[in-house]
Formats: sequence, structure tokens, C-alpha cells
Amino acid sequence: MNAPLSRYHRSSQREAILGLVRQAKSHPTAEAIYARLKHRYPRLSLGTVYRNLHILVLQGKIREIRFGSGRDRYDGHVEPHYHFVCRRCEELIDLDMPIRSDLEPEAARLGRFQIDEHSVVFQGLCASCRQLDLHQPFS
Amino acid sequence: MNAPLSRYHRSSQREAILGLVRQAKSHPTAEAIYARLKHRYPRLSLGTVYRNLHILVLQGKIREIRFGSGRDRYDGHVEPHYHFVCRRCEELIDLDMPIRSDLEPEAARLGRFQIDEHSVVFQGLCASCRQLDLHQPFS
DNA sequence: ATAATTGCAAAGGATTTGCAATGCA
DNA sequence: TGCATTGCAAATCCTTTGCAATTAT
Repeated sequence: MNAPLSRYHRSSQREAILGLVRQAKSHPTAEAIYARLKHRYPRLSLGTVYRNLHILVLQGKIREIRFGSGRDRYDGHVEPHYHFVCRRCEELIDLDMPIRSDLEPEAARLGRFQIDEHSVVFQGLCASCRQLDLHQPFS
Repeated sequence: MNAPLSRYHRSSQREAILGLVRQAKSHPTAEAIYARLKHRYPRLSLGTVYRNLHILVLQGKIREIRFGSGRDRYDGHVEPHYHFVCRRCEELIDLDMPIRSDLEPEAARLGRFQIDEHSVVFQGLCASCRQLDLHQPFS
């Protein structure tokens, strides 16, 4: 992961990546971030994007989201929240609903777990795919 | 994915894979399944394992679990249930606690979603890693 | 000056796929 | 026979890493 030994130096690439992840309503993949910054930093490389994303995660400034299909996504909202994923278009949406913290002690009781957090992901069809689905259902 | 055009033929490899995933208490990866069946089917290949796992998922006989680190895991329990993942050893444990179905209409109301299911994953330390952690915390 | 960051290219791990041979219906 | 399944190997996709050059402190 190549994390630094002492403290970080600032880099405009990293700041741009953080800015982009924070302002994006979507939850961009590394590839998407790379594509959107490539014109501003023509020599930018994917490796740099990945390295900075990891640093930002270590710094607690963004979150890595790993469910769903192959690629990781990044979330600029670090406060706990739930997600919805469309099973057709794979869009990932933040949900503004209360966290059920009471679930944690209940789960902890089932084993001798120490539970730090939990995630909830709803799956189904988003508004637009729902319409499509009426006409062209998929197997 | 190479799904068949009409109906499936039976294959003893597929039956063995299904049997193994069902009886396993752990949630094995494709690699682990391959390793455990290799002596019984010396010419078995990883490709065959992956292809059959996908077919079994399509048939609704097993579930694919995709959170956490890189590799997919497979679950022989197809009824909805929640999971616990240890952040140190990455063990994945089925939890026998009631499903909060009331969460779904609540989430659906936030967008115009059609919600079919939801998953809940608790993260923390399992019983054994918890003890270790007292002596050798990790960064 | 020291150490972090970059770009590039190559390596890595997990999964998928093309193809000829084999097996099931 | 017709089509699904297999083994094998190569290909693909996403992510990580080594290294020499550059940049921040």
C-alpha cells in the first residue's frame, strides 16, 4: 500500500481526488476518477489514483465500498449511512434514514463478538430501471 | 458466464460442489472448494468450479457473497440472514437473528425504489481475534 | 537534505472465456 | 445425435508494486 512512514506531503493530485469524491453524488470507481481528472492532469496515472485513494481512506477522509460487482467504489460521506444498489444498472445511492444501532448489541450477543459497525444494503430496482423492467425484463 | 441455452445436464462435479458448499460451516471461496475437491477429481479445474458456482447461483441453490476483500465466497444457506465479518481474520459467520423486514418499506420510501431484499453485515472482532487484539493490536 | 509522491510499466490476484474433447439426455 | 460440461490454457479485469525522477517540507 506504500503508506508513508511519518507524515504526508500535500499533493494537488490528492486534493483533486478528494474534492472529486466529495462532490460526486455517485460513488465513483478509481477508473472514473482517473477519467475525470485526466484532462486536468494529463500525466496522471491510475496507480497514483489508487495510491491516493488508499491514503485518503487511511486518513478517514473517504470510505471504500466493496460490495457489489468487481470494482471498488469510494464514498465522500464518512458518517455511517445505509445504501441502496440497483441490481440492473448497479447505481449506488446513499440513503438518508436512521441507523439502527440497536442491532449491534443484539448481534454481539450471538457470539462473543466485539462489533464496531454494521452496514446495510438494500437491493432492487431504481426508479428508472423499474420502468425499463416493465418492458424488457431480464433473465 | 456460459449459461446453457435450454436445460442443464447433471454433472458429478457440480453435485460435489453443491454438497460441499451446503455442508461447509465456513463460506468457502472458489479456490477453497477447488482445493477440497481436487483429490476426489484430480483433473478438476478452477474454471469448472467457477462455472458451476455461477450455475448454482442462477438456480438459486447457493448465494454469492461479495463484500470484504477480493474473493467471492459462497453460502449454502439461501434463506435471508445476516452476517458478521471479523476485520482481522476475515471469518464470515451466519447470524441467527430476526430479519428486519420493516427496514425495506422505510428505505423504499426514500426514492422510487422497488426493494427486493437487504443485507446486513456487522464488522468487528470475533471471539478469538478479540483476545489476540489485547496483546498485539494492529495498525 | 530527507522523505513523500509521481508516472510508467510490469506484476499480481481473482475470475472469465475459447476451444477441442467428453459426457449426458 | 445434439447440446451441456469439462480441462486446459490464455485472456481479461481490477489493483498493486518497483523504480527512477520529481516535488514538498
